[in-house]
Amino acid sequence: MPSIKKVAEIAGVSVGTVSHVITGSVPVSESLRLKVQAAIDDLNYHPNHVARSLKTSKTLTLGIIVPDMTISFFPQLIRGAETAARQRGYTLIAVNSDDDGERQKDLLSLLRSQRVEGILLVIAAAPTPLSQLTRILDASIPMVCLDRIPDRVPVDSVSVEDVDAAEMGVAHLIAMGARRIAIATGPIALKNERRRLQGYRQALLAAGIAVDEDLIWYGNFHPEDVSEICRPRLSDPATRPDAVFCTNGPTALGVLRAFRDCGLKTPRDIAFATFDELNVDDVFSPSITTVVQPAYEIGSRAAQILLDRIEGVATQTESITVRLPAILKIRESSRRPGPAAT
Amino acid sequence: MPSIKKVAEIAGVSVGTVSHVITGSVPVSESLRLKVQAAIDDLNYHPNHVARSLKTSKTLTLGIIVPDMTISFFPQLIRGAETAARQRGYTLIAVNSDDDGERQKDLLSLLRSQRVEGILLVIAAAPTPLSQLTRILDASIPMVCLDRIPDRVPVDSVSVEDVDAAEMGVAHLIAMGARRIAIATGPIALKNERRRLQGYRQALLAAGIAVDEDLIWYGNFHPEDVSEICRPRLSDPATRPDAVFCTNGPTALGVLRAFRDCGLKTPRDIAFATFDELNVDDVFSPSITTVVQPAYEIGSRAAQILLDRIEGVATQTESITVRLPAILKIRESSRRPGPAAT
DNA sequence: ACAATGGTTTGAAACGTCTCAAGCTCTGTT
DNA sequence: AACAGAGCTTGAGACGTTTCAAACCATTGT
Repeated sequence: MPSIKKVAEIAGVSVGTVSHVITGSVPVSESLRLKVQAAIDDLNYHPNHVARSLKTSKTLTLGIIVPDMTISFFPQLIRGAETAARQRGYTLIAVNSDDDGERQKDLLSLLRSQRVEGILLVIAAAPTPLSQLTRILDASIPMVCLDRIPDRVPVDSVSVEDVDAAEMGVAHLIAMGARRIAIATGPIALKNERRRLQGYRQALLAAGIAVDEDLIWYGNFHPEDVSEICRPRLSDPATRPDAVFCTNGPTALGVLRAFRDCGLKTPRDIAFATFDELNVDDVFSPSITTVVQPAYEIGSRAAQILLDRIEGVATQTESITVRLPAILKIRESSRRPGPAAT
Repeated sequence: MPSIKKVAEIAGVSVGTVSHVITGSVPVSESLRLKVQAAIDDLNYHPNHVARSLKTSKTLTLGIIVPDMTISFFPQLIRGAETAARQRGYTLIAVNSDDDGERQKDLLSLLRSQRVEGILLVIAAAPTPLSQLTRILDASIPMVCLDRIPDRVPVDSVSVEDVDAAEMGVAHLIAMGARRIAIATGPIALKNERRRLQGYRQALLAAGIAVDEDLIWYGNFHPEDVSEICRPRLSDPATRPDAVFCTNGPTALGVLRAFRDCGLKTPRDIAFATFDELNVDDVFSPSITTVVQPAYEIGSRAAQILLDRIEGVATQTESITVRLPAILKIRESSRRPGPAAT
């Protein structure tokens, strides 16, 4: 692998001059520039980013930790962040925490060792010790939380307008005629989940429907667990809700499997809507009414805020909070049961 | 950001000793080790991977270029590669080429500058000059191609058993009663696409059905284009095929939209099967029969081969070719139209 | 013709780490 | 009692860049 020294030698100039040609930071005469460029092409030389980073202490690299990039929503998130980063000359390293706090700790450590200049974090669901976050902040490594917002840690964040989004979804179910609407949540320790639950309450309130605490099903991100929780509450036609709303994809998957296990067809027997697109079509045939988060934009905005912090553009000391609106994609699963399906 | 020097100072030892503690490459007395460890914890010190890389000329980093990680199949691919890499101490940088040859060139250059130790590449569909690949190989940077295999370049590769997989899918459609089966392909310049087409021919041949060249629809990865191509061939009930098989996801999306535009319902009016899971449920209600590639395993195997090359475990000079079997997930879109749907 | 000017070019130091060779400190042996 | 050897510890150089200060060179003004 040729070095700048080799290039200098071939071009018959000093190392410094080659560097000036490459970075363009210092003017170089046309004649030398050409000779240097020729040598570069000749050798197929690519500047060593590692050495440059060491010298300048700028890696031009960002890190993003997501629970699992095979789950719909996260790829777009990453893509949005990557595009925003690249536009400003940065590279993004994406890693998966599997929603495991311990693993997240290791990844945070890895990214610090890699000297990323900033971190985008979707907090792992398995209780993350606050210290993990404060350690980063204390080391004054810029960080922005996406999607999931930590309690009690003042950090920049970008997420969906949870309350409104959930309210919109539930209001739609109400509009479609549902009255006994259950909600299945993810880990309630997450602020987002609580806020989405709040949206549910607001929608019921607005419609003058009393909240039945038995219809609030506290779940998690493991579909199997969720199915387990749901089955007994779906089996009895007398007490069964007439609609279920889910606050996230994995939970929704569990609920849909419970539907299947209990022989329920949607929307015929029960209406359904959820946050997030599900990329499983083996479980379920009708298309699913979905509260779609602007994943790409969340990623992109978060990266921009992060870069503003890194480059000192954003100087305010208070944390920045951005909440973006979701949109409701109405599909078959919430259709009014009345007029029979084709 | 504390350096090893700072740690040495606090611990009252030499820089070398700290390095020995960290790397464990040279024995250090218990007493000093404890002092050093205490200093490390104290300072919240994280070894500078950049400096280490420069010195050892090992970045412990791999790069992977995929067309678009928001398209189902690629996230699993990346995940498989990432997991395999991490198990052996490597970090993975994933970037998107958008199937653009020019962009791919830039990304290759970026990864070289980053001094990744090896590259996993899903070749961009837009004709990639062979020189892009040979340049990497000439620089003796280990590289493994995934999913899409280049013509005429001897390079390690891991992909699905295209011919068999396509044959399996088409044979299934035949078994379900289809006789006039069209195939919609991606860019035929890609070897995989040609091989899948070959599988289609084989399946017809085996069933004693003559190949009708008008039923071979040469498409690309842009759903809009594909819809355009399909619509005229779907509009006339007399000449319309009774089934369509697609060789990839984006093409399938285009075909399904054409179905919708022409008012065709599947499987009622036309049967359908495709390579790759589609993560779109707004287009289509019935679940889709799919030839599922072992994406995770492809990524994982490719990473392992790459690492074997990097670490000198794999010494053979001929290129390694791995082909993994696909599995057929039979769902509703290929159901025999006969017995009416529920 | 000379000094000043301004633009190019150069050489060397430094970034943080690893690692080699050399130095140090014991312990055990003769 | 002295020495060999084993086992730790240290110091310095090098990895490939960038960048600062200094040197160089030609031009311009006087």
